[in-house]
Amino acid sequence: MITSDEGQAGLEVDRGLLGRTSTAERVADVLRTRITEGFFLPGVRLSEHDIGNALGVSRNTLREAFRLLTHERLLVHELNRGVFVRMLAIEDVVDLYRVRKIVECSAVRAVTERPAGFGRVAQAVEDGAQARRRQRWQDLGTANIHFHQALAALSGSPRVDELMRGIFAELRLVFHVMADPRRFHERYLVRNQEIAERLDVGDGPGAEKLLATYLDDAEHQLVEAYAKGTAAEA
Amino acid sequence: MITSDEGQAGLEVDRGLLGRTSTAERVADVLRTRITEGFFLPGVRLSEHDIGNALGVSRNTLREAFRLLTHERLLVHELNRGVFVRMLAIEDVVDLYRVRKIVECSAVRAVTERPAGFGRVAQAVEDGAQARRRQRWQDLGTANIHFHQALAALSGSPRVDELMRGIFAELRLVFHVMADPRRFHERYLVRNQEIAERLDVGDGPGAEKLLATYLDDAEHQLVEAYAKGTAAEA
DNA sequence: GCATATTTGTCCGTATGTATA
DNA sequence: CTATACATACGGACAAATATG
Repeated sequence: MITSDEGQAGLEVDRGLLGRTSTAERVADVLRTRITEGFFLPGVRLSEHDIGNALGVSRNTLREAFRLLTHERLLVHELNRGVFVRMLAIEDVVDLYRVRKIVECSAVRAVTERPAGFGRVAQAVEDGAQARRRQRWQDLGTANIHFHQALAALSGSPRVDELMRGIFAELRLVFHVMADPRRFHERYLVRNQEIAERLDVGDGPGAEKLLATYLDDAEHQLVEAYAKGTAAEA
Repeated sequence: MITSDEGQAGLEVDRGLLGRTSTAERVADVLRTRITEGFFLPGVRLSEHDIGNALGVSRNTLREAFRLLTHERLLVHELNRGVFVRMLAIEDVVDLYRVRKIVECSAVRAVTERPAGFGRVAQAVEDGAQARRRQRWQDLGTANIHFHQALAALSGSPRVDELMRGIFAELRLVFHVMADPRRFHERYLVRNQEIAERLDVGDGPGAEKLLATYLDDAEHQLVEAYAKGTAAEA
């Protein structure tokens, strides 16, 4: 447990504290953020030996964590070859937007008065505007995702929340292999705001209409950019 | 590998053959069917030692399988206490139907002509009718689930398919602690048929209207029956 | 409330199979 | 084709937590 001398893991800090979750889940948490934040880029292999050493956990525990993330579609498990950070195909991008349209539109359409979860929606809009002012493009993308996560959360369903957490985690994998995330997210800021305004006055159907065209536009643009970005290796 | 003498596992059959999947996933498959078919009822603990012996796999491998099924919400993992077959609360039932309404209704509403996947829908209706004629009530429930899975599949999304596979697996847990599944499923047979007829002529919105009231009715009835069935242990 | 047995959590060593240089 | 590296899976070990009497 007190491994050799590497202390970069950041696992021991809350080890003795309140170990409410298992080691495997904490390891999975660490790896998940590493992946979604782009530290491990799509396509790279995650060696059991190396990462196990780096995080100071045994291979058994690490394999449990791998299994979790594989199930979340962040890793792919090739038998006897190891685990790799997922590389999404264009059909995956299309499917991600298919799910987004279903879930986000249905959540928004049902709105008839200013919804209970409107605070999160407005907050995400505000965060996005601030990120642009400060030219923090990474944060801009995050705020955009939070905005749409807040939209989905209007359905008030824990299972929908979890579903969309996974959907957006996958979507981040797409953004990480995309050329210019700034341009992509920036142009949708004002449209997010318009959607928020419709929700503010309880106009669900109006918001849905804006959202539907938003999602179509974003999908087409992303598919195009993605095809260009990944064409080199096809 | 050639364990003692128990051959009840059914794991070795395709062991030497084409072992394309890992042992943990095969173990998870076995346990999943055991659970969804009601062999392991909600609430029972699954001992690492016992099941590991019964299936002839090591604890490490079994724990990976447990981890998978926990992630699918079929098992719950209590730290240092083990894994248990999930017991759903009423709020879970409500949330399951919330997701069903979102997904199934959206899939059905989009229909404008007889959909490509109509064959599966019609087949499920036919299976249900046959099951009733033969008084096979277990099969009746299965056919009913297949019908609604086929509805969701009309959206043409792999991720939606996987989502609903999980949703219906959870729903089976509810059925297994319910008093009289026959009555429950039987009364919805004719309504399934009506929905199928609307789809057959490409009337998506009409089908959605029927489906929405169907889901509301089923939810209310199930919540009521479930509250009664689990009141004994509360 | 205490002592004991059982079970889980985690790690390690190792034999076997598989892929790749 | 051989060699090497790695993943797969097993079994054993011990600590820690929990359940039982």
